[in-house]
Amino acid sequence: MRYQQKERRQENLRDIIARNPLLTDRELAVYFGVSVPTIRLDRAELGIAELRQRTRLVANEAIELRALGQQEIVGKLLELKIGRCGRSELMIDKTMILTKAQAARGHHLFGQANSLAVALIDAEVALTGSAEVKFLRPVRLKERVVAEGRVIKRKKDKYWIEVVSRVNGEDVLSGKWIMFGFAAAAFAAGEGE
Amino acid sequence: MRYQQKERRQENLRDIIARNPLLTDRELAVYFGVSVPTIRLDRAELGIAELRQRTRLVANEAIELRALGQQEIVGKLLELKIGRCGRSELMIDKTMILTKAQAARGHHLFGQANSLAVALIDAEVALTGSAEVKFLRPVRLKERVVAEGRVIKRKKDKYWIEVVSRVNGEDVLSGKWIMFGFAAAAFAAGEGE
DNA sequence: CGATTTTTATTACCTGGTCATAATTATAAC
DNA sequence: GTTATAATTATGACCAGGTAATAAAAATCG
Repeated sequence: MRYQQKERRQENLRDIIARNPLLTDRELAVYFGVSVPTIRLDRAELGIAELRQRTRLVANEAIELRALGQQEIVGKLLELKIGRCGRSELMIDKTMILTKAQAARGHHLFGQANSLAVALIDAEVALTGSAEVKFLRPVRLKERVVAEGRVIKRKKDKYWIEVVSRVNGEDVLSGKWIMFGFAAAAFAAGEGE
Repeated sequence: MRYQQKERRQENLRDIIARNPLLTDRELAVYFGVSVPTIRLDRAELGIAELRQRTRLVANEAIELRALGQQEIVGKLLELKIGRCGRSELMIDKTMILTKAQAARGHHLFGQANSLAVALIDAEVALTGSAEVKFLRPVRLKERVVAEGRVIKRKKDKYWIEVVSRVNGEDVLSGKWIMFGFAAAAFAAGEGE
């Protein structure tokens, strides 16, 4: 009655474990209406590791991701004179590139420059008012982008900032920002949640 | 000789497990120069779960992060006529906001608009040449940003594109892109790695 | 029908624990 | 010194979720 389903079951098994790696053999056995040894056999034939190894692999991934998340996506500050000028660097890693183009996605370069602009503002809360950005050439994997920003003008809460990003001295991005700086208290009035 | 160090050891234990949750009791025992039962006692007194539970917790985190990563950071396409116009939406979640300002980081909005511009290009590889962007008002948690883009002009590989992003019909970002579209083969010439 | 494949059962063993109990230490108190 | 106390270690019985190997049973096909 339920025979010759080996192939189909094994395909499903592969999918299900891929989507949910934290299922025990017993749970899988119940799911497929088959005995635990059958599931073990299937896993063996498919080269799928046991639950605890799978869990560990996923956990390791999490630890890497966590480390990645903590390393600011928008670059590391090299020097900063608040209200004056500053520099930051960004290493282009594989998570930032469009695979086809082998070039960094524009918003990473924008993010670096924008974050530098934020850091330059002498205020608790900085918002991007407007930005005018030119992408001068694509940036590739493993290149080191150094952004250099300067405050050109300031009137009260309004700041004019220029940023140029370079790879090996060659300009890759240039832009002008107009930003607003507030005290956090003044801003917090309009919060949600 | 090695006595009365219980407190210090337990503090260290807490730290070490927090930083590296995937250590077995045996490894910890070796590290502290103490027996495995002592480590178990310490864990019990500190309310720290066993290795496999810790691993599972970290793995669950990873699965959530993975799910987050797959939901494109740069928005979901609503409609697209390649070479003509298109619309995409982006839900602002807690990972996109600057905690102090309660406003979305600029590069997410930029990323959405930029990605839409890329999608509009009728080419295998699209690069941002230059962009001129205005951020008209900050965007907050849980707001739904709809970006609308149009190709205004095209000369060979060069495209002029306009994008306007709105929340509830209100403009929050507007910008003009100049982009270049290539066939992937033509581009792949200058690859690294 | 018999041969073959698939599935199930069974057993011994492994890791990394739990829990409880007992024995051993180290340290300070008298 | 001896003793009370706290900290540490040892021990044994048990558990989940496996590995690995072997045998038995069931389903399918020629």
